[in-house]
Amino acid sequence: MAQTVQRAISLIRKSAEHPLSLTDAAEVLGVHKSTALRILQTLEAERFVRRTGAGTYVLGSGLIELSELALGSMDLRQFAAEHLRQLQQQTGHTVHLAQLTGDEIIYIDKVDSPAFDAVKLPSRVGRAVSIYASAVGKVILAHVSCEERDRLLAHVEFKQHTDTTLADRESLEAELTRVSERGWATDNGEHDAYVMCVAVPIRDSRGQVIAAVSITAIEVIATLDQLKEKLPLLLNTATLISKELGYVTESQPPAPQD
Amino acid sequence: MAQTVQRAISLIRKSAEHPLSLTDAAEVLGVHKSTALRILQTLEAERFVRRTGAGTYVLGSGLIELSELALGSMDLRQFAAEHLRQLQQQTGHTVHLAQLTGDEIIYIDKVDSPAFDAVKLPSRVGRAVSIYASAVGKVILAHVSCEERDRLLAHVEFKQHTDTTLADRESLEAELTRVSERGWATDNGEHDAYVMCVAVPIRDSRGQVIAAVSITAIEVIATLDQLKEKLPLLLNTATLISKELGYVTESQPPAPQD
DNA sequence: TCCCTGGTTGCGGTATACGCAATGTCACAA
DNA sequence: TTGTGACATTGCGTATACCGCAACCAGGGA
Repeated sequence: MAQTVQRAISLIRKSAEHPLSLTDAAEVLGVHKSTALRILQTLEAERFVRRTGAGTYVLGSGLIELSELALGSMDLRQFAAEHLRQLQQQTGHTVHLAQLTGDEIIYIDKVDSPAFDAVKLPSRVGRAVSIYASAVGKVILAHVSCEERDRLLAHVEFKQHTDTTLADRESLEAELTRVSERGWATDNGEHDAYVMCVAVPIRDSRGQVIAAVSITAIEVIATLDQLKEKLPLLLNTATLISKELGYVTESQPPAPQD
Repeated sequence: MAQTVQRAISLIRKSAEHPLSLTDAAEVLGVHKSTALRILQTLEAERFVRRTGAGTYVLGSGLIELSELALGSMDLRQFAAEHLRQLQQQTGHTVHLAQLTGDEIIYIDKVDSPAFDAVKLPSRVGRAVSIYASAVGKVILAHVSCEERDRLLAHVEFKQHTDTTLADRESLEAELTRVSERGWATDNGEHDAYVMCVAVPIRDSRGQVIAAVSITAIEVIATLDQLKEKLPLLLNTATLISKELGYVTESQPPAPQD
C-alpha cells in the first residue's frame, strides 16, 4: 500500500546517509530513472531533499525544521536541558534523556562527553532505545503500571545481543522487581558489550514515570561500579527535572509560595 | 507529479502542527477517508507519524532520527557547539549559528537565552533565514563572491517586512559594502520589528565565508547599541570557530607544531 | 435497545505513476 | 571544432497501483 510513499521514504533515508545521484536513486529503488526523478523532484519542491551543485541529492532543511518542531513540543526536553548539561560536567560522562513516547522509548536529548569515547556510542536523538536491554528502558518499565508494561512488552522479542542480555520475560521481570525497589537500573553491556549505563526515573506532576536520565560510558573509560558511584548526582538531577515538571516528593510537601 | 508523495507530506506537515484524526486528514487532503488511511498507515510503518492513544496521528520519531543524522553530519555544528554556549553565557543573549546550504541560509544551531524573551523568537533550527532581512544573511552575502551573491539573490523578491527592511537590491548592495568593510552586520528590526541582531562571519579552511554567528535580543531586553557592545566577544567566538575549521588568519601564520 | 459518529476492509474502475525510448546537457578528449 | 560517453530530462502509451464507494465494525450516548 502507498508504494510511492514508501519509495519516497526510502530515498529520504538513503539520501540522509549519503548523497545520491539520480542513477543511484533509481538503482536503490530498482526502478527506472524517470520514476526516481519524479519522486525526487517532488521531495525537492517540499525541501525534503536538496540538490547539491554536483547534481546529487541530500537531505533538505524542510525535514530538519519539522523535527525541531516535534522536539520543541516536548516540554520535558526544555525543562531538562540545563540539568543534563550540569550532570555531564559533574560526572564527565555522556548523558542521555529518554522519554516514553507511544509504545517506544526514544532518546530526546543527549549531552556528549568531551572524551573521545563519545564518538563510539551508537545512540542518537530520535532513535528508539531497546526496551529490555538498556538502563533507561528497564527503569521506565519497572515504574509503569502492569497494563502499561504488558502493552510495551507485547510485541517484544528477546534477542541475545551480548552475554549479559536478559534472555526472556521471566528474567526481565525479576530484574524489574529489583530495579523498582532500589529506584535505579543499570545496563551491564546488555546491548553493546562494552557500553555501560546507569539510569534513574523522571516523574511528571502526577507522579507517573514518563522518562529517564542516564549516564553512559564505555568500559575502557569507566566500569559499571564507577558509574554507580555517581548515582547521587544522577538522582539529584532527576529530582530537579521532576520538580520542574511539577512533581512533588512525598517527603517534601509543596511549600506555600506566593 | 507524485501526487501521493505530496499528499503524504501535507499530512506530515499538518500532523506537526496539530494532532490529526483520520477524518481530519481526509478533510485536509480533500480525499476519501480510506485514501488518507492508507497514506497514514504507510507513514506510521516508517515511523514518520505515530498513533496516539486517542487515535490521532502526530509526528513520529523516524523524522527526528533522520534530522539528527543530517545535523550530525554537519561538522561545523559540532565544532561550534561549545563556543556558542560560551558566547551565550558571556553575553546573556540568544545565540544563532547559520550556515549557507545550497541556495539558502538555515539555522543549524541555537542556544536560547535563559531570559524570558527567548520564547518570543521565531527562529528555529532547520528553518531558512531571510537572506536580505537578517544579520546573518547580510554578513554572509557581504563576504561571498559576486557570482555567488547573484545566484543567492536571483530569485529573491524584496518584501517590506517592517519600516527598516531594505527595500531593494540597490540599498542592499550599499549596506553590503559597509558590512564587508567593517566585518559585521546588524539587523535593526528588519524582519521582525523588535528583534535586533548582530552577526559576524565564520570562515572555512580556504578562507571562504560559509556561515555566521549572531546574538539576538528583543529591543525590550537590549537595544542594538547594547548588542554592538558585545562585538568583541562575538568576533572572538567566530575566530575560535573558524580556527576549528582550519582557517588561519593572515596575521597569525600556522605555527609549526609537532 | 437503537442510533450515531468515526475507523476499517474489499473490490472494481480509472486516474496516476510507470517504463521506454528519444532528446538534452555537459565534460573531456581527439 | 567535433565526437564520444555518462548522466539527466522529457513525452507518451500502457498497466498497475491507488482511489472512491459502500458495506462492515466498534464504541459511546440516549
